[in-house]
Amino acid sequence: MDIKVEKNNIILHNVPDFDLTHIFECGQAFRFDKVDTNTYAGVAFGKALTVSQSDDSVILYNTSYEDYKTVWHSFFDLDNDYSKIKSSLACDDYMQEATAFGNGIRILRQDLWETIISFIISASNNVPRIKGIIERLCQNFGDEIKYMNNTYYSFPTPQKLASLTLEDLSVIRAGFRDKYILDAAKKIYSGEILLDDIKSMSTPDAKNALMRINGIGNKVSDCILLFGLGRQDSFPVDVWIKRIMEYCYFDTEQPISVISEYAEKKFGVLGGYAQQYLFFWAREKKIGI
DNA sequence: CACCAGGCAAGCC
DNA sequence: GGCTTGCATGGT
Repeated sequence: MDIKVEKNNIILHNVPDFDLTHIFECGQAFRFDKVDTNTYAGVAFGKALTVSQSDDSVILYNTSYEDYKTVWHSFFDLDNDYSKIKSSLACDDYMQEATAFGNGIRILRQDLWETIISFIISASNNVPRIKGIIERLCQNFGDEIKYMNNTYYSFPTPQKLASLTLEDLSVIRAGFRDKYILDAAKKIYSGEILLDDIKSMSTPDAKNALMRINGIGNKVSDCILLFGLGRQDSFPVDVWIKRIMEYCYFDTEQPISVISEYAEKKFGVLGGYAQQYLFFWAREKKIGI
């Protein structure tokens, strides 16, 4: 891969294992939308970005080399060798098909605080509505970002959300999750839960710390570990993963604990990648339904 | 109109 | 400990 700066754009050539559709439609991130052919736009780490792709060339529009180095290179996980990961995972027919189907997936390294709130909102919800709730959250309580003749909004800070009442928050129509959002914001803003400490904890300790927040249980904490804390062995088991794992590796319905143990043995440290390939494949192909 | 959506907490036993 | 139930809202 090589990097060129042309005017206000960053151009990446020979980007391996990279497909914007796979990356942004596999359900890991909720703030990027398709705006044109092979083009997505959204916000992360307080910065807006439009990004397009043709073949193995990727253009990041109206950004700087500085932002590329400090934000986007890490966000898109560009130091990671996904070819190696896929060949390790493709050890049976199902995983071979899943990794081929989602061959351009990369696990985005997202902001921890944003990931916490986003996956609290994800509980018993569907992806379009999750995106809608998060968008209203940002429009109402985030800061304006002017970018390429459009207005975007940053993800609101813990301080901002901690200052709200349930009534204030009702505009986002989060349903029963509204009180969990406030609980998370208050515990994090007050310092009762220290995100910087969680980042350096062991995975079990980080998980226990996250689960002290109301609305974060086993599955949501696994998603936060995977998407917000870079713990790429984490294998969140939601209804989709449960169904696809039962379809591939069991004949009958299984408790989540059995699925988790099986995945840990089968995928080990690559559990998170396996989970994303399976999730994307199961949803797009409607397998197991 | 039921039923479900990237579950969870609280209340039972 | 494990099992059940209610939960807000919107899509199918």
